[in-house]
Amino acid sequence: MSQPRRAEILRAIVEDYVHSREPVGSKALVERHQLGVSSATVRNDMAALEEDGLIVAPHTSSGRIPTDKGYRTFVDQIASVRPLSSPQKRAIQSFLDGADDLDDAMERTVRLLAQLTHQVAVIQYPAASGTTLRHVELVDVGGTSLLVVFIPTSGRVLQRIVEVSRALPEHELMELRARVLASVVGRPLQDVPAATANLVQQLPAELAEAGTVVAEALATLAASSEDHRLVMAGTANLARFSGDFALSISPVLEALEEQVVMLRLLSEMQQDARGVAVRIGSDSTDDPLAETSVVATGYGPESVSKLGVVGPTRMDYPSTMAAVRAWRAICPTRWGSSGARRGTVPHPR
Amino acid sequence: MSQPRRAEILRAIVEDYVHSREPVGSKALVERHQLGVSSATVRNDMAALEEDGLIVAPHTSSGRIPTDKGYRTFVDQIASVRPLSSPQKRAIQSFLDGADDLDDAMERTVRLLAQLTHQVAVIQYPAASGTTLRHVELVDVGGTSLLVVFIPTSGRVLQRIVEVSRALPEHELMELRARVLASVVGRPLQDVPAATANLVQQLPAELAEAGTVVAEALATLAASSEDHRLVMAGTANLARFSGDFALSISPVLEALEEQVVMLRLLSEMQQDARGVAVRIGSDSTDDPLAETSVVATGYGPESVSKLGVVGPTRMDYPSTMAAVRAWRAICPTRWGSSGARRGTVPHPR
DNA sequence: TTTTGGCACTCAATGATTGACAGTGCTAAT
DNA sequence: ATTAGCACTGTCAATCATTGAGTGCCAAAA
Repeated sequence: MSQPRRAEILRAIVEDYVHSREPVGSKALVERHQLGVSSATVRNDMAALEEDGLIVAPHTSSGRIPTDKGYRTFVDQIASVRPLSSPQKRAIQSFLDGADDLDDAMERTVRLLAQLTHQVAVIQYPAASGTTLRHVELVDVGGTSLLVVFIPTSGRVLQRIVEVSRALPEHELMELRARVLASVVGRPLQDVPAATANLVQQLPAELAEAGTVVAEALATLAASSEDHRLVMAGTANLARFSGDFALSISPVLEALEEQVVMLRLLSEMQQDARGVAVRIGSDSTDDPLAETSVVATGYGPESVSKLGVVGPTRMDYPSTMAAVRAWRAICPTRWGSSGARRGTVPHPR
Repeated sequence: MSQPRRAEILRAIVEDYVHSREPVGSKALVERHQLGVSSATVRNDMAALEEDGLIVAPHTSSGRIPTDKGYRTFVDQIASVRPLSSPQKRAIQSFLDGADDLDDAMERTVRLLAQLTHQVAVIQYPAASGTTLRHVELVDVGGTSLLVVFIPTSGRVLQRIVEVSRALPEHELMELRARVLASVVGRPLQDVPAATANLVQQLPAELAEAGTVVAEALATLAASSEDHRLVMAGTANLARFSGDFALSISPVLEALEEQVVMLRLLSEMQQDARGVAVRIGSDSTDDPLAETSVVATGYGPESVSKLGVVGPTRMDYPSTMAAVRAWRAICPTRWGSSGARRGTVPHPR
């Protein structure tokens, strides 16, 4: 019983099942693919594959469907991921070029990926790791309120209003601003709390209180800019599947909205040599994503930020992987940590 | 044939149908409600209600279900909306107090509303109308790139990177900043383009180019801060309904993601004396939201910003309306145009 | 004029029965 | 190791009778 043929049969089963959504039997298999053997031989091999836990028969006398383990080995078999065609790439690029801020770019990315894969697409905001603080602005917004604007290189501007007990005159505010700028600008985000704590030590008495409040705000902002958020699109695509298969979409939608679950899952995924990570189903039955697969990849510096698609375990892995993989190159370099570089490529409009 | 009794019967039919999800017959009605008449009388009245187009029978011999028009008159009959209990209100308030920026507040609001109504909740970012420009900041981010930070009173900070042909020395940048601030701060957003255009006229030669670019950016930002975006939550609740009724959730999800559709719909809804607007179904069959109802209300200054819930036409209108209505009072006053007011209520932590 | 009881009728839902069919496992022959 | 053949098994769709909730209508009662 030759091993290569078994692999070939597994491949054929997965492909047919993904396409037809119906259990595939030995006869149909030999008709649709030119394996040079008879259906009886295929049956023997199928029995062996079932023995190995790669496929199962829903009931005694019906075709087989792949198990999660079956999909897994199928995916691992795929040697090379066929890249997207280059007109396709160009179309994507030009659509993405239309974006005019980070939010917009994220939105467009995720929508396009969803449309391309006919699946739910998710993308994480560019990670803060490796990000530095580009600028801080203190703005008097009347009375004893100060607006602290926090501008990291990642492009995700945050702001927060704080209260001081005494209104600061203009020159004191400028003084505080200058000192804050000097001590934190250019620092990696994780150093911000330490730097501001240090700053507070050296402040003159009249700035002490305001400085403390501002330092506190900056520390909080630095922490909260680390909390990566998800943007998603294409949830409607989930509904398209729920009809024929028993993929109950409600828990999936909940998990997606919850974000925390997805974020942890994305961060745990290890991408392989082909540049994509694939998670197929789940062993635990109570997992809301038990019947789904996730195809993801990293982007940005060190590939720490993630993007990917979520779909039923029965999905078209090769094309989904190709689509996701294509994004590694074209993704948000422009709005990420290299936002300032934008001018290096003159951009006529 | 008394009119009040007919109304009573319609009410009973709607309530039972919403509760049981099954067509309701004359016999069941007289059993569950104490209308002082026999089932035969109820049958006569039902025939009349059907004549008026308020209810229909799915097939010849089965109970009746309300039509959109039926729901409409049912909703119009509800005189007073029972307010939420005050512990409930307090719980909401305290949960919302935990938010620490506008995004977070929106997120929490919409999640809570979704949970409360068991429906999809949507909320629009505070509208810009009536909003003024609180501050503008110009930041040199290296080379010929300038970061323009745009801070309206609505709390939704925007930023954008622009290119100038020549790097500006520090003092020129400060000069430009001062001039920009003087000419636009405190202006209503819609005046910003005019104000900046005016400013550009009066700039000295060395600031002319940078000034033009910045003015352009400010105009764009002012425009894009008008584009209200939607936040939503509870999409999983949609799936709960799709099972029993033929509400295909896919087009609904699409419409929700599209945002544009929802935004127009929300802005067109007119709220009545009770403070809520209710849209029930739709006449056109190709409308993706044909089988859904929207209960919405305005919040913020002049109630121009909207929030609401989307659900199947067969929903529990009284309680949904109560929940939505409750939000008028407790909604984002804190992060909206009155963000600066935060300190007026001391806020120990 | 309105309400009620009664009766015939309708139609969806249920369940049992049946035949066709697609597919398997096994065995014996190649 | 492969193949042909055959008995066996469970699903699916169609058919049919039965049930029961519900209606419409009519004539009698209030």
